Amino acid sequence: MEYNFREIEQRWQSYWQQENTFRAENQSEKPKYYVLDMFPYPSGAGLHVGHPLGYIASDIYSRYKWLKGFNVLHPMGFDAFGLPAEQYAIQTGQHPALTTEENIAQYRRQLIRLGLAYDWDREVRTSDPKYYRWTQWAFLKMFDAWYDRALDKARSITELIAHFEQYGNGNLDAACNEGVEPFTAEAWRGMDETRQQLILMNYRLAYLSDTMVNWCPALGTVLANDEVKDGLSERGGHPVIRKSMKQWLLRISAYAPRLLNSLDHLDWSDSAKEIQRNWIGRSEGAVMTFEVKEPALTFDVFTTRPDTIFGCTFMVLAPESPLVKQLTTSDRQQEVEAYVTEAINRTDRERMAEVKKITGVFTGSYAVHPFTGEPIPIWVADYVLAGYGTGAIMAVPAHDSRDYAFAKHFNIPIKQVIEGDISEGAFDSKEALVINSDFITGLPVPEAIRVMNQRLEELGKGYGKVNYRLRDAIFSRQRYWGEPFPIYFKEGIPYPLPEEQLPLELPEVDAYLPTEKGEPPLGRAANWQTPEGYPLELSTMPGFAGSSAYYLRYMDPHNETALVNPEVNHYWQDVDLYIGGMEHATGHLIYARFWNKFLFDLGYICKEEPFKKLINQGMIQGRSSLVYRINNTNTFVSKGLKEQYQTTPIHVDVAMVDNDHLDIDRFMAWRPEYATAEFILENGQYLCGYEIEKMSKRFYNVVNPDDLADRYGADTLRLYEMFLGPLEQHKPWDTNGIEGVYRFIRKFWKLFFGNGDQLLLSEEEPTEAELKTLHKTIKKVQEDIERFSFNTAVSSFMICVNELSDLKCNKRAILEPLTIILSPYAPHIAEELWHLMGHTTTVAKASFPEFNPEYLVENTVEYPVSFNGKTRFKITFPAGASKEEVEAGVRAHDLTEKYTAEKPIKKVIVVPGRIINVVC
RNA sequence: GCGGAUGUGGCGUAAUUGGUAGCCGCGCCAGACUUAGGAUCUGGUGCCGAGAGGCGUGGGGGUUCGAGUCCCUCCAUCCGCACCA
Repeated sequence: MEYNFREIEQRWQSYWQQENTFRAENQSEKPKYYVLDMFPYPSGAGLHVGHPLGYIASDIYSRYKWLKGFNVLHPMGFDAFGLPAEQYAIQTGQHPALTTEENIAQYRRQLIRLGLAYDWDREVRTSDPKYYRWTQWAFLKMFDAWYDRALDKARSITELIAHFEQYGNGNLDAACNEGVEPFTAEAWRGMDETRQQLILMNYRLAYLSDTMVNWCPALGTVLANDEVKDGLSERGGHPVIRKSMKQWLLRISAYAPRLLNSLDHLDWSDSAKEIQRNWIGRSEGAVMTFEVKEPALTFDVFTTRPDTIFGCTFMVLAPESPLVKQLTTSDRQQEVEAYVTEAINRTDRERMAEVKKITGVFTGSYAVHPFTGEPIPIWVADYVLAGYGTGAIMAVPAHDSRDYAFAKHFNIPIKQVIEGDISEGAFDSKEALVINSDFITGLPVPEAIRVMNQRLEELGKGYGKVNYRLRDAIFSRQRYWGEPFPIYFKEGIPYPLPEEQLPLELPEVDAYLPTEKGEPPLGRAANWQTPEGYPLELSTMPGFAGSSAYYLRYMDPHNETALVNPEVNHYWQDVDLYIGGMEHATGHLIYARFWNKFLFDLGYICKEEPFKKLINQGMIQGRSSLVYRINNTNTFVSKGLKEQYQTTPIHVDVAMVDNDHLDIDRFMAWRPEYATAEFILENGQYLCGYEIEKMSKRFYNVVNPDDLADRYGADTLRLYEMFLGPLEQHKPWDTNGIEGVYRFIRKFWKLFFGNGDQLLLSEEEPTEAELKTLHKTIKKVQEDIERFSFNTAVSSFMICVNELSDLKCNKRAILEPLTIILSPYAPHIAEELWHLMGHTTTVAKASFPEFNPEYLVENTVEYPVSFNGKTRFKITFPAGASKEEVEAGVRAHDLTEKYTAEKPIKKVIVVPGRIINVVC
């Protein structure tokens, strides 16, 4: 019987759907296992072969866990809010919900076609009000919470109010905004509501604040730091400028230490953890207070090198610092103002492009050195960032390269205080001794830092401090297609909607554009207000809002009274295996961890970290095909001959190239200008060159999984995607190679049918050789899956089928277990054969066969014999031979004399079962 | 600049603890079947060499009886962060 994958794959896909084969039960005696894919944003282009790589891997793992007796949760959903659908809506007027719906239908169809074993009953869509109700709910919980640093957890705001009523804001270690004045309990009780609300806003975990944002004029919205790459928006690549705006923020910075520390216990790749560590950016140092005599004031700087204070020869303020105004003397005013205006108005991109350009101006004021009392000039320069530390630094040119460059440029003195060479540049190593520094002279740097911090504290001039680079996350977007904020304004003060009124549904608007007043699109909605007439917030939430807790919702997706029922949450706990792209390392993965810790703090969920193990699948790159046009002609020369001409390479669609041979007729029909093209062939063929680059429409190298499923079937495609190489590695796609996998799958089929039409299954006892092949494969495949080495498992299947073909094995005792272990990889063909073998229930819920080591026992060992490390010949010994027997055998062997070249044998090394090395 | 990763045939890759380098597949070569082959099957295929043999895991050095694997150093490519004090 021919292997008819079309019929087979369709049959079992509908069977799985009808039987609900992959439904996960929220109550079970079995151990749980939660496998999660990063859910996709359903774009209009559909999937290309790179997208399903991770899905196939997680699917194999899920199916393997079922065979091992686990209750597996393996859900899929859609990250359905987002910019592309809205941009499309602006262009066409089509409601983003409609576009999104169509795209999701396309994605679903493609995923189902790959035989992916999802529990579709649990599908979530972030744009569904039943889902985003819980996104809004979590936001309200954050609005209603503050961070207690003493207990290191989030607490309800009512507890903070209770504290204020009793103690004012003294005796409190809370994460809060800069510049909150101290107040007493009496003062608090005497405040009106507006004043109280304004104070509380400084403490809330979701808070409204004037802040410098990344404003993208082209998209008409602000963006989070992780949505900006190289000064351009990640979506669309539009320029981004700095601007102060009133925005909602999430106080993720309060969680920086915990986000950093608990990374250590996660089973993630080193690079993923390292990216997060960099993003969180912990640095240990000290805050130091400097005094200014004229005008009389003090200000703080943050430094990681308090030990170098005696080398400080100038100070620098960020252009945005409010101190600049106060410290600029009248004679310097014009110059400073001009500089500050220019510096602030530059976009990030301009700022980055000019990193090497040293600019700055002197304010005219001097600070007082805290130990020597000497005056230190205060400058303004854009190499100091407003957002980090205190926006002011003490510059130590001898031991900081940026300060060094600045001092050289402006001719400021350089004073050395650490032993080392500063003739060519700053010496910034911490492995050295302090010099010229009063009471810390002679100490090694780390010790000097400790002593200095202690002294600063004694004198009340500073204290040791840990700083984090992680900024609070800007949470408003001035866009339409996102979750509305459940917030209304009463006299300009934001108040939460009552929980019972959730979800606050996204209203209809007449256009997906800002209003004439420049308000966000929701400003166009009729009656966008509470029943009492209070206006509702006009911004919507960013993309990461909906993806920050979706893994929790999958546990209990239809629950209408809670994000997740506590018992259900207790059963599923957390995600055991999470597979997705590395591009989410600083965005989604950090927000989701924060969101999870917050819900954990409030007791809604039982695990502090959401994703136990993370695997980042590598990118599948495109393999572009190139033809070579001879310059200024319409003649194309085959690759092997191109060196003889001056040519320009041109990308051609990979669909008209097979095994690097160009289909000339199709090429000529591709574009009008090629209709008259001429070709210089080699051996009667036109051979294309190739290039490995991103899979993208503009390179004409996109390969669609549907086309491959049509031609080879989903099972072959699944196997080939895994066969390509290690999951985490980037690797080029080469459609040619799929033939080999297709041959393998048909060879497997032929074990059952031969060349005829009848199932030839034999009930005979298997031979030793057959059992050895089978059990070798069971062992290898199991070990490979356990360490996520899917490519080597596929290769073991090939070896197994090659061997069984040579043995002409068609025995049930061999083929049935083989079918089970192959079923996670090639589920359709396995299900078909499983049923043909007489089973009436799914192979997906069969048991993974036990490996029996007895079948692999060998009676003899073939030792390679090497001489001084070079392998020369082989000798076979009985498996039990002792070292001495083996050595004697080698010494007595005919060939030994030849390779010792008449030198005496110094030593014979025998590694039992492995190797013999003769040293001479 | 800092941090992380990766370098093995023409190509994708394998070698789980330091123990036969190149499994499996593509491609290529030869043969069989065939009117034909871009189908199928069989065999071969790291490089140099007629052969004996020699060389060979980015380069150089080291440890070891033995190194793709461990150490030092340099180079290349990719990714992340980047005036973060």
